[in-house]
Order: sequence, then C-alpha cells, then structure tokens
Amino acid sequence: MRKPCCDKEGTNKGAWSKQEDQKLIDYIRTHGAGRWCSLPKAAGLHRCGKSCRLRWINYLRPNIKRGNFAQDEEDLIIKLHALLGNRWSLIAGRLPGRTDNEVKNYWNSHIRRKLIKMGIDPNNHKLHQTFPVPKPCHISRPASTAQSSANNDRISDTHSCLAEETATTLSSTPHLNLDLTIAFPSSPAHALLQHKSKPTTTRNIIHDHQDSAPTGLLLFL
DNA sequence: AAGACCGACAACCGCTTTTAT
DNA sequence: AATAAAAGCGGTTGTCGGTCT
Repeated sequence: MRKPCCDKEGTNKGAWSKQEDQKLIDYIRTHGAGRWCSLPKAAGLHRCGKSCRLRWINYLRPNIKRGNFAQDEEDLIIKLHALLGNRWSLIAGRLPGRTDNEVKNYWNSHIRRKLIKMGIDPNNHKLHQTFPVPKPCHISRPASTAQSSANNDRISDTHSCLAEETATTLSSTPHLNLDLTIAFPSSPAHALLQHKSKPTTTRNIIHDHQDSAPTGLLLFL
C-alpha cells in the first residue's frame, strides 16, 4: 500500500487565492519547479503537492495561452484525437501554450458536441449510420477506434497502429480535411532498440520520438 | 423575480509510469 | 531485481455564471 503523496489533514482544497498563487510563483521562481511533494511545505502553502503541480502547469506557468481556441487549433485537436485518442498530454504537446487539461475540457465541452451535431461519433471519428454514407474512400479498413487503442496502451506496433488510425480517419470524416501522414524520423525498430532495458509502451515510443526530434510527429496538412 | 437548467472550466482523485534507492 | 516515492495522466466532479421558463 502506498502512502498518499501528501498529508490530507489541514490542506486547502478548491479554488486558489491570489496569495496562494503568488506564493507558488515566488517559490518556483527562486527554487524552480519539481519536488512537488515537499514544495508546499517549503513554499508555505497548505496544499497538496499534486494540487501545486497542477496549478503551476495549467495556469501559472509562463507562456500559457489563455482564451478561445483558434480554428486551426481546433482542427489540429480533431486530427490529433483521431490519431492518438484521449492522449491529451500528447495532443497538448502539439499546441504551443495549451495544456492537457485545457485541451481535454475544450474537447469535452465544444468539439465533442460539434462533432455529434455533424453526425460524427467523437470516439472513433466515424459518421453515424443514420447519416448519408460519404463517397467511398480509396482506403477501406475494418473499424478500429481511436478510443479502443487509447484504452490499450500496450500496443506492440505503434507505427502500424497509427497508420491504421490514419486510414480510419481518412475513410470516415469527409467534412474535415484529415489527410494525415505520419513520418517518424526513423523506423519503429529504432525506437525499440533504444529501449532494450525498458518495457515498450506506446507512450514510451511517442515520447522518445519527441525527445529525439522536436517535430517527431510530422503532420502534412 | 426566482428557480431550474446547462455549459464551461478549475480542481480533485485514483491509477499508471518513471525514477531513485 | 525489488520496492517506495515522485511525477504524470486521464476521468470525473464541483462550482459558477449565463440563459431559459
């Protein structure tokens, strides 16, 4: 059994006050972010470390872009969701200044609804059966949902998985320009070789490619 | 005017993954 | 290699403000 990250007794919950924000900003400015579990005590905050981390990452961090999403950002979220499923941190990583929480909220409150209105299932980006069938696409494949892959992180072949997602996307959403091509800097085997000692997960591979090349996931829109 | 309803979003919770020992 | 601690992630909930009846 693991101990909770923080002692819940005596910690504040709910919305952050200006004073709390300032304390957190001041502390991180002088000591840097990290060591979240010991940070609250050191910074004089009666908060859980996880709460501090979330507050910093989602709202206080510099270069956070606030406000409405631009149309191109929205389009990109839809495309990335078709590829990656609910991997909000990965999607947010492709949107400068946006956080995973913000992207997730925007998806759930705006885009999801919009897609449903358009007759598109937001889970798999396919048209509902009750709507007119679109012109047949040159790629036809059995159904494979982004959601199902999101729920199963241990995919042995990420490259083929993503390719399949792309194919599914191309064949299912004619209203949106989802013509995507993924180009990894090198073969999937390259990523696997780099991690002989680590268990290979989809998350590992994608992160690794991001590490090795800032534009590891290339989207040709 | 008041209560019900709904959408948006900030924050929390529990779980998984990574890192340190 | 095993274990614990820390960090990260995604689902869910709570709250607030706007709109509707």
